[in-house]
Formats: sequence, structure tokens, C-alpha cells
Amino acid sequence: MSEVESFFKSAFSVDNVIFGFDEGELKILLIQRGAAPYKGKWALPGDLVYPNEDLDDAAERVLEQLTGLRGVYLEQVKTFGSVNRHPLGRVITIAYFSLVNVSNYTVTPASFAQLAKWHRLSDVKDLAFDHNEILDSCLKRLKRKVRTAPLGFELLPPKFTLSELQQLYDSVLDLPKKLDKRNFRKKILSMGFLVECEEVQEGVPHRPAKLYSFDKEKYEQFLNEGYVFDL
Amino acid sequence: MSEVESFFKSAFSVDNVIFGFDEGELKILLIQRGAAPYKGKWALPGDLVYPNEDLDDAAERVLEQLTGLRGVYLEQVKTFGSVNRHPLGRVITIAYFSLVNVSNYTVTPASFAQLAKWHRLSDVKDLAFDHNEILDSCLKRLKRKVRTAPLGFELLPPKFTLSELQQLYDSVLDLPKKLDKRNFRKKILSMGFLVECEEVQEGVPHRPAKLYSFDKEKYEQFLNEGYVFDL
DNA sequence: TGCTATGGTGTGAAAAATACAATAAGTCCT
DNA sequence: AGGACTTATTGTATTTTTCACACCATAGCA
Repeated sequence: MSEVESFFKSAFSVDNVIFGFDEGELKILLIQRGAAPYKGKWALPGDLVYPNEDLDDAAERVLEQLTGLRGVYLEQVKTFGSVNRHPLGRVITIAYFSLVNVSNYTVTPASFAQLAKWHRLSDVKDLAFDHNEILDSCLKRLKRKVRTAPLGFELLPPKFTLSELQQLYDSVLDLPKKLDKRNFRKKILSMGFLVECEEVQEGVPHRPAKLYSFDKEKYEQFLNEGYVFDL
Repeated sequence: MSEVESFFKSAFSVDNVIFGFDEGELKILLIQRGAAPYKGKWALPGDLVYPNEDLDDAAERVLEQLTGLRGVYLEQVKTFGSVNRHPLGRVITIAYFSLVNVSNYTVTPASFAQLAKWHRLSDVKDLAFDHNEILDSCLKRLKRKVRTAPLGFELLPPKFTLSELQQLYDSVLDLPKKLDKRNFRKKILSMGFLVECEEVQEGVPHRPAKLYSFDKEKYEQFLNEGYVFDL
């Protein structure tokens, strides 16, 4: 084998940390591997990138095969390429995270998985490959990004209450002290891109909360006026 | 060729955006390509990753071959993998940026280059491959990172004046208004990890400035007390 | 010695962040 | 109908941070 050929004895994959928000908590979607290596272990959903496929497309494909969802928020985080990270050869992987709204779809295990299931973050341990490290990086990235970009909304249904939104931030940021309710509402409403729907919660055994939704146009306007999202 | 084999008809490279600060300006080190494709064009220094080489090691190697420097600040930024980004095959590239102190070394063009030269950012245009896009990503990253981590010092000699430091920030951030001198000094000194050397500038035709240096231990202490670097 | 260039310093006003608690609007139960 | 329960909603006073701003000091040099 020539020297040049040896450079091409390698492959790349994408792995996707899929975040969801359910039961008041941040969760991630893991698959149980159906094939060696690490057969039976929990792992991040991922796949090799096809020869004629862009990286972002591959990450979208993995997500769609698993959830049926398209057009959700997806962000490249970091590439992991230790020489021995994959037991079968030189495979580097490009890690992505995505944010999905758990309520409106059902998980259908793709070909590469026996089983797919939502996990609470605190229950996750001992994943296949270097996936724990990948998860850490993505979680760290998420924590930063939710404070500097209006991403939280991607994890909620189109209409949500301010309490749900705050609970989401409390869960994602996992700070020693919860955010102050009054200050949180003041701040997020003052940015002016949450619009009050003409609706309230239904079926709750207490005072129903107003529903709000994220107005993308108003957010663009907010940016154009020179402001920055910052929580 | 089997389907599995086709996944391995690919390679990966690293590309390095090397930032330096000289003549009061932010600069980047580019090479003029000595071989096809894009022979003669200016490009980011980069190379294929060896089969038994970690990604970070490859980025360090590229930097060292070009500058002779080791142990400088290096950070992975993003991976670029469009199907057609490389005319000779499927090659994805992992982009890094590094920060070097221009004053203490000389550039020695490596094997992959005819010529290496520092460029002012405003003079850079029409690089080989997708290197303009890579540069944009790295510059954006640098602008964010210098405000949230004590990276600026990596671009300066060990002893520097506060004016030099501010000039560096003005140059990197490139804001419509320069930073205010008094507020800048107040803020950076209040963090307490810049220590005054027992020296002043020499050979300047005006009042000589005090020299300061970055004290890593004091910075750790600053972090342990729960503070965050933020400019 | 005076001209020129950059170094170095403090204060007041405005804006933003923070801490904090009482009333409102529903359901559920008796 | 009334009371208990649960979560929703709202404002103010204090502290902290940010911002705007101008003058004297100290060196080299002619």
C-alpha cells in the first residue's frame, strides 16, 4: 500500500446528542447498539457519513431516521479523533447536538439501533466509544448557547407558559440557585419577542397560565436594533 | 469496490489559522501553495492527518513545522466537510486557530509551502479551497474567546504595557468605538491577575509605561473565587 | 526650556442586576 | 357556598455595574 493510500484508510461519522425537554427535565435520546462493537451498550445515535453526503446532511439524516423529524435545530459542536477511539479502525466523528420538541413525535428505532429511549441526564453513564466525552462537550455547549441565543424555545411546543420556559432554563443551566421568577419574566418579556397568545392553559387544577409564543420576526427586529440575547 | 470500502475512500486534514499581533494589528500567517491544487495561491497552513496521529497533534505539527513554536495556544474550531470542497477527493478538514507571539521566532516555510508570510486581515482575499470561510469562523471564534478567557496575553510578549494590551483588544474586536482607556485599565486591573513588573518601557520618546505580566496562579485563584473573565 | 507624545488617574450619572412577598384565579373537596 | 390548595401574576427599593469624560505627569528631543 502506498503512502498516499494509507491516508485514505479512514472514515468519518457523525454523532448526535439529541436533547429534549419532558416532565420538567432535560433529557437525551440514546440508542442501544444492535451490532458490534459495543453491542448492547447505550450510545449516541450516529452513522458513517456517506461518500457523497455533506456533514450537516448526515447529522440531519441520523436524526430523521430516528425521530422522523426534519428542520429541527442542529449545531456542530466538535470533532473527536483520537487514534484509538474506534476499535475497528481510524474513524473520527463530528459531534452535533439537536433540540427537539418531545411532545410531537414518536421514536422509531433506526436500522443501527435495537432500541431508542429518552434518558434523564443524571441516569446516563458508561456509554459506548468516547460518547460520554462527546455528551459532556455538547452539554457544555448547550448551556452556553441557551444564554446567548433564543434556543430554549426549540425544546418547547409552539405555545408555552413562562413557568415552563423558566423550568427549562433551570433544568438546562442546573445552577445552584433557581432563577428568580419575577426577574426572569421581566427580563425575557422586556426583550419583546415573546407574544402573548389569546389562550390560557387548560385542564390544570389551579389558576391557568397565559400561553406565549416566540415571534421570529420580532426577534430579528430586536437584533437589528443592536440588542443581544443574554440571559 | 464494496460498499464498506467506499466509506474509506476519504481523508482528513487540519488547517490552522495562526494569529499574531504585530505593528499594532492582528495578523494571520498564510502560505503560498507549492503544489496543485491551487498552486501559487495563498492558503491556510494545513496538512493531512497521519494515520496514527491525533487531530490536535496534527495541528501542533503543522504549526511547529512552520514556526518552530511548540506549546502555544491552540483551539479546535469547526470541521468543514462539503462534498466538493477539495478537488482531488473527499477530504474534510478540521480547523484550528492558534495564537503566537510574533516577536520571538522566525518563519521557515515548511515542505508544503513555497513561502510563508504574515498578512493583515484586511489584505486577505481569495484564498485556496474554502479557506476564506474557515478564516471567518476562526476570527468569529477568536472575537468571542478573547472576551471570555484570558487569551489576549498569548499574542503579546511576557511583559507588556496596558496600552499594548488595549490596542490588541481594539484590533481583535474591531468595534465601531475603541474601548475607553480608563475603564479598560480599571476593569482588567480589578481582576487582579496582572502583576506590575519592576520595569518600565525603554527607548520610547515619551513617558515610559509600566510593564505588566499575566500571573497564571492569580488567575486560577480568581476563578476559584467564582469570578469569570469578561471584557 | 519648551515642544511633543504617550502614560496615568477619579468621579458622577445612568443602567442593569438583584432581592424580595402579597394578591389573583382557578380546581377540588366538603 | 365556602374554604383549602395550587400556581400565576405583578412592583419597588437597593446594590452593582457600566459608561462618559479631562487633566496633569514624565520621558525624549530639538
